[in-house]
Amino acid sequence: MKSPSQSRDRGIPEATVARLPLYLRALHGMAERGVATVSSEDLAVAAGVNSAKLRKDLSHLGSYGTRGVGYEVEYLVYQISRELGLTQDWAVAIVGVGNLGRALANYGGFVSRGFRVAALFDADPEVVGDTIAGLNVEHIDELEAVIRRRGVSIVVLATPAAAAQEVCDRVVAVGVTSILNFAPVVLTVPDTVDVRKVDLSIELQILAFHEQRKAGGPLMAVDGQ
Amino acid sequence: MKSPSQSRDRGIPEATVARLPLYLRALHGMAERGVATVSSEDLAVAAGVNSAKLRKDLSHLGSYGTRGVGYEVEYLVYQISRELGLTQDWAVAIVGVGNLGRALANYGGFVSRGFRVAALFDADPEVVGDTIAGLNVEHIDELEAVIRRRGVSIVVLATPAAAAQEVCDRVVAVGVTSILNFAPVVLTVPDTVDVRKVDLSIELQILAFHEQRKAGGPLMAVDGQ
DNA sequence: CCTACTTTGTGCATCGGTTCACAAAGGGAT
DNA sequence: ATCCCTTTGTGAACCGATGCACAAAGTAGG
Repeated sequence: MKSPSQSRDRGIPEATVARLPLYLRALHGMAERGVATVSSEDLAVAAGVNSAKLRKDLSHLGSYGTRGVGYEVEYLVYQISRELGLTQDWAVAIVGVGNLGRALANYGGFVSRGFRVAALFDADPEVVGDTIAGLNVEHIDELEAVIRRRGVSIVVLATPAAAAQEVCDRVVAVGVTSILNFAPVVLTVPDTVDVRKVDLSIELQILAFHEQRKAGGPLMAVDGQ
Repeated sequence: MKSPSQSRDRGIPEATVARLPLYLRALHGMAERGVATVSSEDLAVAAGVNSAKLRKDLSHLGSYGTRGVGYEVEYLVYQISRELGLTQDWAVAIVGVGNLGRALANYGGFVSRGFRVAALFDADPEVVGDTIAGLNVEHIDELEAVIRRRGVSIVVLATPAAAAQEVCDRVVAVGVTSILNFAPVVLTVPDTVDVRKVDLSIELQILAFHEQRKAGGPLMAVDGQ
């Protein structure tokens, strides 16, 4: 028995946080289809998880369901959004407008969730000045000034591996504490800074591992030394 | 198909599998710099993990280190590559050549790890026939035929959300059992099929959650109720 | 050989997360 | 109000992953 009045529990498990966006996406879909309430079972199926897990996850935010009925979709959307901090507007900067940076700048999924791409940077004079997704690409020299001026709080690194650490150091120096890193390097940051990394080739390698097992099966057991 | 008890004896923990590509990347960097042997401590630092964890991970593959010395870089690269199935060549198809698909097709990280982009598909007649990253974009109607003909075993989905499940069903029907999904939907597949998903906006939402906590702290407790 | 030193590989305690299973809580009908 | 049905919220068992700490195994030098 906890007291929800005394603010929320400061310790939401990391695994739960990682699933909240999933629930949110499923709930948005339901809201659009006019669903008013949903049971943990149905929501769990829509989000691709187990219903007990979903209930435990939601219980960390508070007691927002009604026993015998389920959860009110709109209300739950609001609660999860608030918990994730999506009720406020986040200014995001993307550094590096190569293929990936360009794709990210145009990615609709950001805008629809309270994220606003506020700046694009590149070191290549060739692309500086271009307009991508309605935004002017600025020179990397302007990094600090623009980040400060536009209140950027989250930076996406889509630079070549060699440049990532330097850019990282610079944005950390201006006070950015949240970084999404697409460059295939391990970034060194003060532990006040959060770094999440996405490495596309790692995902493929994990798939290859399992694929190999499936294909090889018992046959593969004869390893070639 | 496969008995769970049987595949378990040779089973490498999932968490370990997810880190092997990380070690591999660090080792490649060292090999390039001419490092011949490396201690678990140094490799752990380069990969951004704890050294005990690294040793335990490697111990799942076998006993490839020398006590008092460390690991031979080249040899370890080979062993990890073999375990991950990277000593063979994987034909990958990318479905959907919007911004993201294009970026993926051009992504160097794939090629450098035994992955070969063997086909690109799209439904839009406007882009079918274009050449991207040296490859002809084929019409989605050719999906089954081309996958069979070129021996594609891994499919990357970069389609709009609405199209993902249908494409997924079709590639599964042709026998593909490994899918990397970028579309923001939960795919339904037979459990013989592996799906890994990457949702860029989910990563940002997780960052926003932590950022909010940092920024708000006690102040944020005054919420609208 | 023996001694000193380094680093691996692993047993074990621990921790966080998942799942089960059920009491508690609500709605609706009579 | 009372009974029945549904679904939440959670205690507790379970399971896998982490990290400590050290014995085992190797090198180097006398």
